[in-house]
Amino acid sequence: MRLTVERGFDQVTVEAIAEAANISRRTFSNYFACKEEALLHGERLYIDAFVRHLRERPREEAAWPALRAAVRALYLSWGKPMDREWAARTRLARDHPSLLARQLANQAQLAQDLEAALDGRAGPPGVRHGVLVAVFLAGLRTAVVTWSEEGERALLAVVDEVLDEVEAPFGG
Amino acid sequence: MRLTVERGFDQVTVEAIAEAANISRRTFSNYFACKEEALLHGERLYIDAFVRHLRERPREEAAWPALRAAVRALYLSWGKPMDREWAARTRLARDHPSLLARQLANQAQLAQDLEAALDGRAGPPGVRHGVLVAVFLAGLRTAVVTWSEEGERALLAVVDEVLDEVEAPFGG
DNA sequence: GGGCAAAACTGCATGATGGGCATTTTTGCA
DNA sequence: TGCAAAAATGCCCATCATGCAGTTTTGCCC
Repeated sequence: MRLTVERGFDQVTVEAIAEAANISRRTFSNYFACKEEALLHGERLYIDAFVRHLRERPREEAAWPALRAAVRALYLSWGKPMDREWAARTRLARDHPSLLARQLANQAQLAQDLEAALDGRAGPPGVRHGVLVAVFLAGLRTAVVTWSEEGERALLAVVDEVLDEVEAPFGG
Repeated sequence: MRLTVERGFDQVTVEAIAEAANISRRTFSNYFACKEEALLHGERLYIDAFVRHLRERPREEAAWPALRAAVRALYLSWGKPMDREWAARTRLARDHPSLLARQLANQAQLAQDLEAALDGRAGPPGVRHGVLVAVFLAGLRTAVVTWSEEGERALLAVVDEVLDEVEAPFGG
């Protein structure tokens, strides 16, 4: 991430990353299939933590409140503020299609995990959990984009605002 | 597409595709950045046609009905049935992360285009067009997955069924 | 503390890829 | 028919993914 911010995405070779991490280029390939995957590894950590938080919510909590509680718990439990890092990643993904693609693939995986974790919970009538999750993630994306463009308020505040808006037809 | 189905995704080189298409490998690169992009070119055509259909809907039509009409128009106006090709692509994307990533990037682009094309139309109160589009696309994805797994009914029928379900909270 | 098996790491080799640059071929139009 | 623009090609090189074999590190039991 540091190298990418310093030199730009295309000017960073896998070899440079490996060297900066004190590992061989071959070892890099043992862990990541490509540069994109490595750059999004941090995001993957957030994702895993998020799913974990959701799983820890009480079973009787309904789907939508559980999702909202989990995202709040993740944000608050994370040590250092995640805002700056998210902003950098959002900008990078916006400018580099290959990164955006990987990022979206991560989100698709997340959607599946969330849907699985919501199994058994109550939700709004007539709305599949798959669609509920899609709405939730769409809200998150909207929030992050909005926030990264205005860059004034805290990320969590914007997230809450957008999700409040969407909650009307779905929170029930 | 034919080569990929015959030999498998990883066993098809760019060179082979170029040869089969009677062009040089270099010319392939002039049009597509990678194999994935080439394979999803057909999908890109559908996407463009879909946006075009949406743009041609009467201006006073509300957002949700316009989306539904556009997808129906696309399906009906397409010459040969698109079912078989969609099924093949869906399977491929499921098994190959790099393909899935590109496909989702295409969908993200589509989401932006749709949102732009919906500008000025009426929608359900309190729901941003961005979220509406996300719900719509989530419905489409759900339909395609459902359909590709049961593989019995026509694609359009499943799409209609799923969108009917989602329509309750959003169609208004 | 010593030793040993499993896991992690590394080096090497190879086929594939993306893209810059200059050149040739094709196309569209006057 | 001729010519300028666009498309296609050939060549080149830096980078990349990955299989394989050999080396180093780690965890653990005695």
